[in-house]
Amino acid sequence: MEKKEKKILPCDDNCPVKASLGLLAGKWTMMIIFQIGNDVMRYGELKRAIPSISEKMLIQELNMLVENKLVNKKAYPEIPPRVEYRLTELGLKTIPIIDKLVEFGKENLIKLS
Amino acid sequence: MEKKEKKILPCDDNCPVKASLGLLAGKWTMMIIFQIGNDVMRYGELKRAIPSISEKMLIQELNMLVENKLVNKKAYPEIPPRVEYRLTELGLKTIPIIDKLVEFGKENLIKLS
DNA sequence: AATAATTCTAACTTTTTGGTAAGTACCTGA
DNA sequence: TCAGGTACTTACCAAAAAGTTAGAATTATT
Repeated sequence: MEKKEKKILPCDDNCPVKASLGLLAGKWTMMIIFQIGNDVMRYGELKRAIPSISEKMLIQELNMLVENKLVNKKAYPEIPPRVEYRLTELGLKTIPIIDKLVEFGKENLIKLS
Repeated sequence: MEKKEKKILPCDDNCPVKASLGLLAGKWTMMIIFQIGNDVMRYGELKRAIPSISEKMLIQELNMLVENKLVNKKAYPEIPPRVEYRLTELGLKTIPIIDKLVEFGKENLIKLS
């Protein structure tokens, strides 16, 4: 009769949850990824799609996403300027996460009033 | 020849991503859910499983999770105290999210050195 | 000449979040 | 009688995140 042993994988620096959240945890990060989705989105379109975000947070997050290689940025040398954002291959791989988030929210949290 | 119309669903108060993040967005929230998983975990076990969390944050998050009905708490009237946490039905429904988070982290972020 | 459109940038402040350290309660065993 | 184990609680402080406001660049339009 041996003591029941519990297999715990401690959440240290190799914790995949921690690693993913390191990229995605910002207040607006996943909402921006959700909005870009499989499309191309201009800066202004994103702003309208997420009405409550401030301009500062929007570009700050976009820059961070570009730096982390989740989002690709293409600026056209036009006046007025046109800048397009789309998900990179890596960014596209986060979509399943967002999908589950959407599913959970729709089925359990959103009031259908 | 009509202008290409873009169907954007603005992220307002009905945004499912926003709603889900409202419950799950804390720095430690998903890691705690990840650690509880389908098991029962005592307070001390969680502490050991997430070595870098402070006691304050751990109970604070656990209380919040209980309040939001994602986690169930059972305290035994023993000395020394024993308190068990497990996911509620609602909490279990967040596991697919965590799973995708784990998958993304493992496949793209964790260095296998 | 002034205005509008678009994509930012920068300085400053406020709010939120997280960390530290200490303490509480209760019984057991040395 | 005194440390040890367990699950917290509280008060205080620091750091991180986010919000506000203003402005800059460039060209077309009025």
